[in-house]
Amino acid sequence: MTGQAKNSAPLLAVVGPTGTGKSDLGIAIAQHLISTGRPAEIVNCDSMQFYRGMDIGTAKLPLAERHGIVHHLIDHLEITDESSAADYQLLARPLIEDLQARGITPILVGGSMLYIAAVLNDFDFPGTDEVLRAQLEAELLEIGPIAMHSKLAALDPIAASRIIPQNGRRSVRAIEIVTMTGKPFAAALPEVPTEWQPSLQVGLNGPREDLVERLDLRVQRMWQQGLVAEVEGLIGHGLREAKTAKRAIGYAQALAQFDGELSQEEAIADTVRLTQKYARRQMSWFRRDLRINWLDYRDETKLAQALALVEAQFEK
RNA sequence: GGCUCUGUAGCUCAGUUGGUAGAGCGAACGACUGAAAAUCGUUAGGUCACCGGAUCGACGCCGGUCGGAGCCA
Repeated sequence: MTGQAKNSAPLLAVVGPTGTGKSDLGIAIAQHLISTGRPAEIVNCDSMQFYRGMDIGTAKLPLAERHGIVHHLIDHLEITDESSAADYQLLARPLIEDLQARGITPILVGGSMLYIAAVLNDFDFPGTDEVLRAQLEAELLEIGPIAMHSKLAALDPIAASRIIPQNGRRSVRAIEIVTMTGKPFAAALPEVPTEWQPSLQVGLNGPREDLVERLDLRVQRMWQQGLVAEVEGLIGHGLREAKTAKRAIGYAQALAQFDGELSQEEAIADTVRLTQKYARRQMSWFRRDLRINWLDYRDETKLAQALALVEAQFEK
């Protein structure tokens, strides 16, 4: 893995829960660097902004609002493409190294927890076996999560002890890995992550009550901006057949509304609820990363603070 | 005005023949190694509208008060 030489382009990241203004901060940091003679580009790390055509519900910045800053790994997938953190790692790391080699500072921006970790930390995905996976998933539906967990316990008791029996999804993956590799599976995140390369993480967050209100308004706005129409258009591109994209918060609900399964009021209320829940889950993931430098999104001096951190990173 | 139904956790509601209460959702917290905007776990919330009565004992029975809903006038 690459250790960056002193004063070469450092790896920056803007993380945090949804709706806190990460995209804007990323751009502001890039603009500042460029204005001081240091090229910078954004590497998107929002797993739903990968998809072409999913704009309103992912709060994707329109071209005009990107102020000419180059964005990578955005709109690079079709609705029907599946995405995974492992695939993302394979795309993002070479891209980041390439940018750095050309003296361009990469700014990773997004809130997709596992995807960020897959790039920033030493994350080794043990591979996958589609046939075996499909078989195990079918089995899970048949025998249920508890029985699946028992199977795992027979294969790898340690891994089983780290996975809650009710979580069938994780048991399936663990069995897949153990069967494929023939080796035990850790099934736990390291207490202290090992860095892929030195990086600076700036986190954006604020008080719950304020974020709750913000997210509520944000969802209302998505509907006003025509999320249902966007979804209607995406049906022609295979939204219904999509595996990953179809589950996006807001899209699933807008689709249900379009199909008459939910009233608009219900669709919005469900989306608000899921969005709040998502933000909470994001925080529970990010909180354990002590390297993140948290800033309050309401703080008027947040950009100045972020830039100070960035400058310090350049000094390293 | 009369009749009927109704008032249980923040919300929607369960609560068997009377032995001081549960679920789902929400909330807080957490887990997380190829769907992660996914998949799961833990915990905290209730003087059972109010007052009185019978009972060893009432959310549950009786009477009344105050709120809601509907029907008939």
